[in-house]
Amino acid sequence: MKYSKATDYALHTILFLAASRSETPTGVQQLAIWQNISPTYLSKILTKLSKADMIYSVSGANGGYKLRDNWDELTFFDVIEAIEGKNSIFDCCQGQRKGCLILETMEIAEQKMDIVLKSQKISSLAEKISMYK
Amino acid sequence: MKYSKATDYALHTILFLAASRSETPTGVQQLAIWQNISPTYLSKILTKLSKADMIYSVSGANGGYKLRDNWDELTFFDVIEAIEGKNSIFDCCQGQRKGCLILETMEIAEQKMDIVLKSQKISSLAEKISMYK
DNA sequence: GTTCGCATACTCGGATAGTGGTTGTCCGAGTTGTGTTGG
DNA sequence: CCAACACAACTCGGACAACCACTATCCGAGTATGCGAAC
Repeated sequence: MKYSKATDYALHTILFLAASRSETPTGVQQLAIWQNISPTYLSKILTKLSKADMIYSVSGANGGYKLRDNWDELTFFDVIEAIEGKNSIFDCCQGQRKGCLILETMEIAEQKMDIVLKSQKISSLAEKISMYK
Repeated sequence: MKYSKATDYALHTILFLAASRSETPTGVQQLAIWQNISPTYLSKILTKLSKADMIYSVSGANGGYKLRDNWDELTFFDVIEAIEGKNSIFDCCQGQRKGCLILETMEIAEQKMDIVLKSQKISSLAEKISMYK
């Protein structure tokens, strides 16, 4: 069980945008080169993020992506959910018996993880990075 | 991101063995029918579990699988690790920069989940099930 | 009654295949800024 | 000087393909049990 690379790219991109604090939009090209991946593929990921209202795109020359307003409220959980979807981490195949004890435990474990992800804001990491600049 | 079905099958099988408290080994056939899956596939999963020393096999007629001794120490984490492997939940692709802040957060989140999984023993669930019998 | 052999009921492990999600590429269309050209 | 135009630099979205892990099946080989026949 692993988070996809797309999630990794998404988190790094969001963090990059947050740390750069650029007024002008940042192009996919630049973001892709920085992460050493294909611009076309990254654009697919950014489309997901913009549909989730975490960033928005500016088309045309000098276009690119910018963080939404109130981006300082964004958490890890938001980004991960936007990419991975809202699926639960575990399915119990024995559908007939509801109240599966195994499922219960897995859900508790997942919740503990989610608490961390929901409490970690992108903005607080961006601040840490800015300190080194 | 999801745990595989194999993990689901493994957990249910282990719990079944723990709750049944049978002296004689339980055949793959029976375990597979109970979970409504293919015996051949389940046997692959059980092979992994036996390589991880959680169960052992008794071959020949009336053969099957039995829990190891000290099975009451088995935790969710043990079973999951045996099936999913010891891989971390998240990889940071930007290998060059060690001390990635994103990776740090993800590892903390994963640890919180692992704490739950490591503290949940199969035997305590098996007791709950036995109470209803 | 003891022993041998065989059928049966299992596990084990390799080979193979379908399936679906992830990852990645290609291309055409739409949009915006910029520079150029002609009046 | 200004307007119209062309071009370049972007994003957007669909179509498509490669790849890989998960899921699943099949089969041959090995092993233990139990039963029956032969001595």
